[in-house]
Amino acid sequence: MASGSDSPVATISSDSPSEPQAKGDAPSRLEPVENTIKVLLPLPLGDAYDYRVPDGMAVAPGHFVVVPLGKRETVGVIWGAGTGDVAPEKLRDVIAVLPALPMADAMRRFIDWVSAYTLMPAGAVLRMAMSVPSALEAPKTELVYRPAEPTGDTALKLTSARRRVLDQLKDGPAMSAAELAHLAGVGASVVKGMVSAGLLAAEERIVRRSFPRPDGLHDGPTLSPAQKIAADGLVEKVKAHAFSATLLDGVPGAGKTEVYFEAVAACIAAGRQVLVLLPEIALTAQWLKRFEDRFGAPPSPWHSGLTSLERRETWRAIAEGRVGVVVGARSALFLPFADLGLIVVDEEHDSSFKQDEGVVYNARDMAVVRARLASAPIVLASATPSLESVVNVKAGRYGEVRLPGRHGGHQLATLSAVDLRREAPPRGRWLSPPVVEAMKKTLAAGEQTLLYLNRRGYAPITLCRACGSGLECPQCSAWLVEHRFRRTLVCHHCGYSEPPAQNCRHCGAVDQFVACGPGVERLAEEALELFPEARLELFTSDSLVNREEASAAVERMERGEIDILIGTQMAAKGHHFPNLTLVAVIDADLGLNGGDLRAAERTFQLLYQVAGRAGRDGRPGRALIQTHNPDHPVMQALVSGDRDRFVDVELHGRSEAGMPPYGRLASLIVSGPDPAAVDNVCAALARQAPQQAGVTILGPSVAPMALLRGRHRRRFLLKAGREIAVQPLLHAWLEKIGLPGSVRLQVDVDPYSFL
DNA sequence: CCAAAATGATCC
DNA sequence: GATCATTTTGGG
Repeated sequence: MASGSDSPVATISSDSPSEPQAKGDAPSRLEPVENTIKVLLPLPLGDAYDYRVPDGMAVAPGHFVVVPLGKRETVGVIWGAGTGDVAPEKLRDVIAVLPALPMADAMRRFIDWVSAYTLMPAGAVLRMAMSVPSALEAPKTELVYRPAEPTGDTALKLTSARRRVLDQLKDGPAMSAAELAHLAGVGASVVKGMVSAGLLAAEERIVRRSFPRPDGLHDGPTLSPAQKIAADGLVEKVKAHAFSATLLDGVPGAGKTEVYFEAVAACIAAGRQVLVLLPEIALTAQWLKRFEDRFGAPPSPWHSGLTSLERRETWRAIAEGRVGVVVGARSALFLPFADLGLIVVDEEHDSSFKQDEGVVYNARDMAVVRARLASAPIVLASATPSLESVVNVKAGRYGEVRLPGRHGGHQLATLSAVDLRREAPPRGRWLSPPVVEAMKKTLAAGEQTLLYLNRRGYAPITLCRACGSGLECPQCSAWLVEHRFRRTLVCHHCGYSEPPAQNCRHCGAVDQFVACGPGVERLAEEALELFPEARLELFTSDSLVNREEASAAVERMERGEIDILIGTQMAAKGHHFPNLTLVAVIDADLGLNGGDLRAAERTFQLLYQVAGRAGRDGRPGRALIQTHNPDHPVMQALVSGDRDRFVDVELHGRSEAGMPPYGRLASLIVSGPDPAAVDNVCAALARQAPQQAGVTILGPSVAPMALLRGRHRRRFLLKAGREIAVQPLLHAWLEKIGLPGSVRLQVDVDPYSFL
């Protein structure tokens, strides 16, 4: 089998994206077949296909080509020489080579790498790198004009209007007819006449949108001595023009952004491209404005809200090197940079870098791989670094730059826990007396409050008073969440919704439903009752549907037009409000239940981040954390501010249990509409499970969401030591398993969450 | 008995 | 992912 020598055996894990193995294109064992090429198609096909190259067609690896596939034509990428293991009569001709810039060598190796690491077909990964098919089509052209070579009688035909037109073109670039007419102040017919008189020569030019150029030499802010040292360190990495990974670690408000902006500036000044990855909801108008203030021009954003025209133009401009800085969510990692000189991953601990559907990958980890393949430095920034990154620093794989304190006299908020066992809110209420008291004072001082609760809707569960059963989603094992605003019951997992029920499905009782527990809508109701004069606003993905609405709300908050902001994660990330001095976390225990390995880490990161919102502009802030477990290590760490101790304790626990980042994990989720068929596949998997020292297979067990979108789910966990590469094991295991069409098997290497 | 609908294999 | 061949199902 030809793939034996060229399929890379991935040896990395999220914590150590080390040597990609596919280096120096290892030659295929089979002789390359004359005039055939291997074409990777953006489809989950398992491997690249061979095609014949017609005589006279020039081809090279990386070129985009149109090839026949069954009845249709598909665009793919030349991946190398043909393998020759396809019967000659099956071979078909390449139809055309597209005029688009070819895919860079480093990008092709990156795709192979991600494919090998995640066990997804390379074509499925390629699809992410070809997310804008229209960008490969021949670009639009326009006719532009320049003065024609003078002939004998041209002088005779010159009127003053015609002369003005020619003046516009003197030493300048060719122009379109409309542009010329406008600048010369003549009618369109004048230009037309000049063309037919032979005074102007037409040529075709590609229409390109121009992109603003952030200026690397633009004056930056004055940095504190600590910031200066940190920034200098990063700038040096950029100038080294080589791979390096650095953790930029500093408390909220320490000025991490200003520091990595210096590295960005150095990279722009060196004429190379920068990619900044942010969690989708942190890519806010505030961030863009900060960037523009620093660099005199905005970066090119890449997110789901772009129009297809914007996508196409941006994609092309990135490939042609006309875009200097791209800021985007995880999908930006697969953009076709011409000359990548720096990657920054901000909020690197954030769970939204992990893609859970389709190609399951962690953009933070894969960004490290991409940086390595591009021989570029990468900076991972966070106030609460992931344990993976902390361990990588300890092991010397990553460098570290620490920012000790807040910049410019900012003070960290005072954090205190409110023990709900001792200071419980009244029945059916969720704001404890100390929180209400603090809100009163804050309002009286004319300052702002954020009530943080990561629960959308009115109430998380609706129960029937008569029989005690809850309203459940028909296709998921999840409660339907009441949204009073929209007057519907919604499943937050599949999007199913139904109108508010009257009769109980179980016992038929009429109008016996009670809302149980708090959601942000219910919290808003309570806050409004307590403070009827306060200007209150909800900040959630339900109330603010698009980017425009969200940034309008942020502006109202900045202008002080809101007294009490009630929000989910959306309110906690990517913003800072100068007049916000009180943050109350309504249910700090929310993420701690359920026994997820990362529950403590994640809760700490989130609450620390939320608390960091308070008091950022010289005003002392307060954060009150309502909890039933004030003695929990997470709460203790938050209140004492001893992040490092918490990290050490957490790491010790992981080490003892052989869990990431000290051990490796992979999860297999088997799902299908028929539970019996799912169980059959699980039984087969269990029979064939790999047996090897240092490898443990757990399962099958019912997956965290036992039923999701009508599919029953079971799960295996593969646990192995750090020194073991799990990909070959998984490969060998899954190869033996046949899947009925209705059953799907999803592999997740380095699963993030596993309840 | 036929035909729509579900399932599976193949595409180079 | 799309298409085509094959099998299943269900209605008369």
